[in-house]
Amino acid sequence: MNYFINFLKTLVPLDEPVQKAINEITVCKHLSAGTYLLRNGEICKEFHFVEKGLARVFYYKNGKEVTIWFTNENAIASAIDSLFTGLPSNYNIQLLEDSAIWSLQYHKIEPVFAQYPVVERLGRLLITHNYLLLDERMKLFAFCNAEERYERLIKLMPDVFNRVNLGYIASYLGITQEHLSRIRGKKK
Amino acid sequence: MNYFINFLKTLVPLDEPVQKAINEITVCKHLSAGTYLLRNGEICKEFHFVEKGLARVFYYKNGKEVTIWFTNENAIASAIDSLFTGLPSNYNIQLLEDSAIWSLQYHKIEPVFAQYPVVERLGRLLITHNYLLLDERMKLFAFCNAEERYERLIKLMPDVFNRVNLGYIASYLGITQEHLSRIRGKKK
DNA sequence: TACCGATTTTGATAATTATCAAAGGATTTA
DNA sequence: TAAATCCTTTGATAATTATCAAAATCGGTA
Repeated sequence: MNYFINFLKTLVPLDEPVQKAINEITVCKHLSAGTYLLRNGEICKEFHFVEKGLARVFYYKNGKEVTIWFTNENAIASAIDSLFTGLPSNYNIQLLEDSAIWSLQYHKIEPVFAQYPVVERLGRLLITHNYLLLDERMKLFAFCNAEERYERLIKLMPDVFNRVNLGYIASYLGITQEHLSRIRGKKK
Repeated sequence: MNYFINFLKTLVPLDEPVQKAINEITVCKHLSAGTYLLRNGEICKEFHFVEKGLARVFYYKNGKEVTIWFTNENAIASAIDSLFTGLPSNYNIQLLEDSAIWSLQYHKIEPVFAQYPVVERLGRLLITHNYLLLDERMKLFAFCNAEERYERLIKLMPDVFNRVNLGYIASYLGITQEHLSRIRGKKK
């Protein structure tokens, strides 16, 4: 069973031929924690759907890793900037747990877009969803200080917060690990 | 002549029937500086293409206006969060100059999506473009401090920077006007 | 259980940016 | 041209957050 297609069907009904077409351009891999799906400087040519596991997206800033995104079950990990522009990505995508990942090579989807308008719609819905996620994150930084960001995110994605170490969370919040530690200290 | 359709044609070729369908759901208005296209708390039901003029998107934070976006000629202004979720927007959209604005009511486009797959594609391309813009802005905050943000943005959109006052630019950069003034002072 | 390495916290200090108040400049209007 | 208004800069101080170093804690394993 193609778990990724099952996910897509929650967004838009897909008839048999469409499912078949998508099935033919996706592959599932079982990869172990630590594996990189993308390294910075590379051009991102596929996107990845997490059936099981957890990934993070990060970049290097003055030699330090800064995490900007977590992707857990039923979500998509990709360097969308690079995927759509064809330019090398600033981002790295790394698995934090042993994972089951469905990957789709982007160049293979163009003919499917052309043949099945419903897939075009699917693409629009997916990118729209990701836009809204990014907008939420942007608002979080615009409206909230470090402490408020922490409060809101621990409510918004408690699952992720319990699965990754604090260094990653701190950089996701845009602060140092020490500062996060002090924020947590105050709360007790 | 529908200037908005001309813009769309630079993205994807559109045949006559499609142009006609889009033409029927867009209207052009000439509006004066200061006009609000949206106020926070309202649900955003249309998006706006700027043929001529300049708009800003801002929200209120502790009673103060914080500008998060400028839209000038050949770009789209909308509270995409609200448009796609149907929830009230946090954002205000206000014209900073007398402007010529093409507006499209979002609910009217659904049947056009369904009838013309190429419009679905257009929608996908537009939202993708906006995603990339937002990603750029996110990277700017993630990678750069206030001074670097100023440096990069004045190169990236010198046109806008010359058309709006410093208070708006400062809040777009995520800093106070005083801090921006000091950054500028150092550069001389 | 006791040790090892990794993770998290604490402490002292420095850099960045905000806040509040006031002064300068520029632009519009009478 | 002078007054009024708006925009921008400067000054003094405070809040927020980062940096570097070291100590404490935790989890796995010999």
